[in-house]
Amino acid sequence: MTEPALATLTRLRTACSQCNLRELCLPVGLSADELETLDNLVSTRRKIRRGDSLFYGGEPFSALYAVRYGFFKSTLTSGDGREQVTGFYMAGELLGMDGIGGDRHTCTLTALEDSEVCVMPFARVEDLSREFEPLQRHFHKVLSREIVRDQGVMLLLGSMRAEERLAAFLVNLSQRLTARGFSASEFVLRMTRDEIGSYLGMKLETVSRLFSRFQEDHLIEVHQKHVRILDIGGLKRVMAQAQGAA
Amino acid sequence: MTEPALATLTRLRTACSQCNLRELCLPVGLSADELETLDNLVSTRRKIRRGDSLFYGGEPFSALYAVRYGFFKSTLTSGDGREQVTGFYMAGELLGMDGIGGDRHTCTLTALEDSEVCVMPFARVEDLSREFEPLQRHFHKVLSREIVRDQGVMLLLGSMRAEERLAAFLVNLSQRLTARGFSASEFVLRMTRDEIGSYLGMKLETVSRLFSRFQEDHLIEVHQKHVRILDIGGLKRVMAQAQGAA
DNA sequence: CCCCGCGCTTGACGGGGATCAAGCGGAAAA
DNA sequence: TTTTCCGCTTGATCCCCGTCAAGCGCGGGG
Repeated sequence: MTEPALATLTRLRTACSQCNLRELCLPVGLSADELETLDNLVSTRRKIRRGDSLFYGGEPFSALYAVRYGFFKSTLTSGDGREQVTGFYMAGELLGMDGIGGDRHTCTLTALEDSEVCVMPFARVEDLSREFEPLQRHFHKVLSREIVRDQGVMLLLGSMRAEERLAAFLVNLSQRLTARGFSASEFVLRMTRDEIGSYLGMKLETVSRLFSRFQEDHLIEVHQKHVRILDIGGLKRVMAQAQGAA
Repeated sequence: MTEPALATLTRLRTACSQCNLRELCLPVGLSADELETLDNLVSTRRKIRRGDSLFYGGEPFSALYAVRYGFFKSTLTSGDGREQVTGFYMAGELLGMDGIGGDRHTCTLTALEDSEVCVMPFARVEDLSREFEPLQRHFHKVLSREIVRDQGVMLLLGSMRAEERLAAFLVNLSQRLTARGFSASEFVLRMTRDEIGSYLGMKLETVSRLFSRFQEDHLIEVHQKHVRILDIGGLKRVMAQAQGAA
């Protein structure tokens, strides 16, 4: 079966099977053959400039998004205007799953640097999931992992002290960057102290003070947004210092 | 097509279409016809005595569970032995979704009173989801709502003060009990102060003190595990008293 | 029936982190 | 290049809630 040349180009340009993120993104674990089935999962790509939002809380839900490059934060706004950062997302991670349950997005996704996402219309995700068992299985895993991730943050917020939380945050960031081929020990924070603080349930001054203390303790070197991890083992020790362990 | 009488009995006994929770549970929103398709979703039922666990963190994952009656808590244990209550579950709510992503459960589910669950082998859930679009759609919604719920708890833990958190907890409990036909204003807590405190990121003494203060303020009457809500509007006001609202 | 123990309440005190405040410095714009 | 502003750092102080401690009361078992 043939298709117009332009359509072929478009399909190939957005094809999962050609994407260098296929080891991280939705198709992870699928064979090359299976991968081709996904090649019409992505309808288009969309660029979002730093500071702009991919979607806002309250907007109708229609698609999931995979980060191709860039960096996002998700924020939740409570009835009384409080804002909480609920997550940070980088290449290969999936956005928008909060919207499935109520047909509207509950959180706002904002780019912290110029970014690009693959747009996957949700109806298409569900259609393909029904036809193609490996995709269904994998999609369920991705949803479940988001639940587990959120529960991990609950553990962090509910039972750890500020310095433990920040250490855990740095270790997690380092691990995710490593998985993407970046340096595990040196990186540039894309978010402000205020955003880190919101995510970790503390004030920006506390974040700043703790960065300084970690530096004094030779765990990290920090200069504004540049962070170098000097002693990852030390950070892990800080993060596990359950003093009031139940 | 006929089936042995015993099989018919078993099927009917565990049939979603006959269950008085069908308005709350997985089948919500399905028509009577559609419901019958689900009647072989549930393989068996399982009773769990107060204090016993349905599954433990680390155990292999094989099935999802729907609470038929009773009350559960889910707990997460971190590497260093800290324990955090990540949720409370009552009739009609789904358990075990944390296990899908890694083929093992990450949290432990413990009955806080004698309880019964419907066992839904996950392979069967996925098979039926592929054949039956309304189930697929609904199952995705349930997963997504769990994500949204968890993010709500993150907001609570990350940006609210202790009294706001406890008020939010009481309002939420009241609403869920109302949806199940129980009194909105009078109920018996199934969990201890310690468990409430763990869930809300505070110590049991703080929970106790706040209960006492709410009582002084004529918001509730509390006597051990018996709680009567006197002023739900007042509780909602406490919960929204964003003083440090960003 | 009484006793025992667990879970709850309440008080006193201290500390971790919030709040208020001032000044710095780097990045982006002119 | 200079200017400007936002984000970061650091200090001083305060207070919410954790910690430690003591005692109560209900429910279960002997």
